[in-house]
Amino acid sequence: MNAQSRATLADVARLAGVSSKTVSRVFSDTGSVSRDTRARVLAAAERLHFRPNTLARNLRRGGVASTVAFVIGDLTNPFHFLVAAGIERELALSGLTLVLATTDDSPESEKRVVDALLSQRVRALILIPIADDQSYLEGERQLGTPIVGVDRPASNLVADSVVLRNRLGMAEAVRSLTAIGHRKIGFISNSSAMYTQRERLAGYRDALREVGVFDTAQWERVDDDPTVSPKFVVRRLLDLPDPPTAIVAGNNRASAGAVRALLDREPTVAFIGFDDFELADALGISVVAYDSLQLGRTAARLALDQLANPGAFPRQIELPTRLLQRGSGEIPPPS
Amino acid sequence: MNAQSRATLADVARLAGVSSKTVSRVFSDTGSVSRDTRARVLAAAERLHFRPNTLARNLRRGGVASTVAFVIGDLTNPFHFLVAAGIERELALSGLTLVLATTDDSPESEKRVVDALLSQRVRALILIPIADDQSYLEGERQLGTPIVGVDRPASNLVADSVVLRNRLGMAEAVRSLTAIGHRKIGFISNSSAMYTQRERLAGYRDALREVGVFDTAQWERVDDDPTVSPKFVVRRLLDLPDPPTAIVAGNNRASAGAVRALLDREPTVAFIGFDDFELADALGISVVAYDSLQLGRTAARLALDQLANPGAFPRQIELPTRLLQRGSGEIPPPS
DNA sequence: CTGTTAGCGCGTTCAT
DNA sequence: ATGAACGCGCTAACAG
Repeated sequence: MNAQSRATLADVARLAGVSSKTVSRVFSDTGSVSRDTRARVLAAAERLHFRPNTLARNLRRGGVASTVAFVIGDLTNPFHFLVAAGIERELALSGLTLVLATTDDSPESEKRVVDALLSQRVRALILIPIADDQSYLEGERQLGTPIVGVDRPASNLVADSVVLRNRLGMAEAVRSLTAIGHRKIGFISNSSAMYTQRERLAGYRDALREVGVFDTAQWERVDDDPTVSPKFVVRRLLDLPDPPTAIVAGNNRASAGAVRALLDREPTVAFIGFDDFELADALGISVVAYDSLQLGRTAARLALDQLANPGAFPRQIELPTRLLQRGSGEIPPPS
Repeated sequence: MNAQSRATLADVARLAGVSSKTVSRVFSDTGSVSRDTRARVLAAAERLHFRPNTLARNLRRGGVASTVAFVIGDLTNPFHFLVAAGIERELALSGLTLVLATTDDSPESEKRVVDALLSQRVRALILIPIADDQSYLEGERQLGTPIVGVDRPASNLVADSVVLRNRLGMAEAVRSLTAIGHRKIGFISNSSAMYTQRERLAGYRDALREVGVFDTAQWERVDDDPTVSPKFVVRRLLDLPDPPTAIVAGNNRASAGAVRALLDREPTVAFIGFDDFELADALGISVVAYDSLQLGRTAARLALDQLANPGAFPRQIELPTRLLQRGSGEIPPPS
């Protein structure tokens, strides 16, 4: 009774006294089978613990798996994971499963990881581009595999993408600060997510330029050194002879660091983060929030659409952000 | 040039002027091929954008995919995704990829989701059991598929598992409170994760019993109603005529709720949460912490071990927790 | 409604 | 070092 092997269609067919094709019909719900034989087949299958082999089925049906791949740099980033959750939810509705792979934020491994996934014949590829060139995917795209960039568009590749309205979102946040009188506003960011940080920095500059502030370089701290804690960056900024009266953060890690630095002091410096986080509401921290889950769902939907409608023109979707004022962003500058 | 189809071994063989078996040898790194033919094969493969079909390969090699499944209730729970991250890291080392599926915390869908995964012939199944009976997996286990329960052991099934030292961890936290004089200690929890909450509740009672407190029911708030905010549960607890002087939380959601409630008041009530969270250090919140990533890694390792060593006796692993005192747990009772 | 034949793309077995 | 035949488990295309 131990180490028995798996039952196949043929085994079930033999036991039920029918042909294997009939068993196939029962399990793939295609063609018609009489009530009676169907029952016999199901009984035989039950007895043998038969489970159809999706691998073989997929091979026969065109050589593609019933999976969609999502490639990300780092799974421990909560943002990434919420996106994955969104993708999974949407895929489940279509009977597809999600396969997940990470690149450890290393551009070199991206191609390797993606290649392995494509060898598995995933139906579609969703990725947060980390390498700065995705042209290596052009061949695959022409073969009809939907490719979707999330959070940043793929480079050198015509593909679907879903990104946030980064520039507008940040501009809106900074405008809310200039509206209550702030002019000296710090921008901090520590991330290699070049695209999003560039966009948000641009939005920050947009808003300041609108009120006649052009020399913003002195307030910009775009450290890409992961060993430098954002907390200290903020502290140093506040310890300047002429410190900023408000600070905005470019992403969730910078936000967390800034909050750490600000919790140490009297709340006299205004602050707005990018990306909401647990307890931000309880702490009265204003943020530019967005729906990561939605980002994932949209990405999955784009992939599914492309699958249903091959050759459709790639779409670039921008998802809105919203400014959540909870106090920290409403502190006026000292008069 | 559009809609061309995928190259196969045979295509490459034809172009290179060799047999398909030779191409197979080149790509599976098995058998020997002369330098010269190897080069010709690789050149041909390159030209045709050939990518070996893992589906077909796996089918031939025993009908199992090179994936491991992880089944969880809800991907949006940060605890769950850190576990997933740990699994992925460990699998990647063995060239396996992670497929992820969720059950929406619904016991009924667990079997359905798991069945679909097993049909895909995943090499192993790692799950956070949500249904209260996993005996339906017995057949699969006997066929040699490693099954690993994470965070809670599978029920009615002899399988590997990795769980936390929940009871001890909570007892240690409560002991630190009784040590500084607390006797009236509230326990709050809102979760359907029955197993962990039961264990932690037991640990809480253990510690109180040690100091002669037996009637703890009045301080226990184990709400399983998701519509009741833990924040209000805590508030009501504190508004009792004879309120507790300290509170412990049974999981991360309860912790977050408790922190919300406590941030509103003067910090006179001691608090210790279960599960660390972002900014807990900056806020001075004491917690019972543990390594979710390690939980995942260990689960993956158990699965891989079972794969390498079929029929080995299932192991139950318990991972330690550690009490992080940051202030909130060190507040003494009012004298 | 049911069965037969063939073959998805690859690897195993056995030749040479 | 290389090739021919066969089969993994299943389904498409035809029968009947």
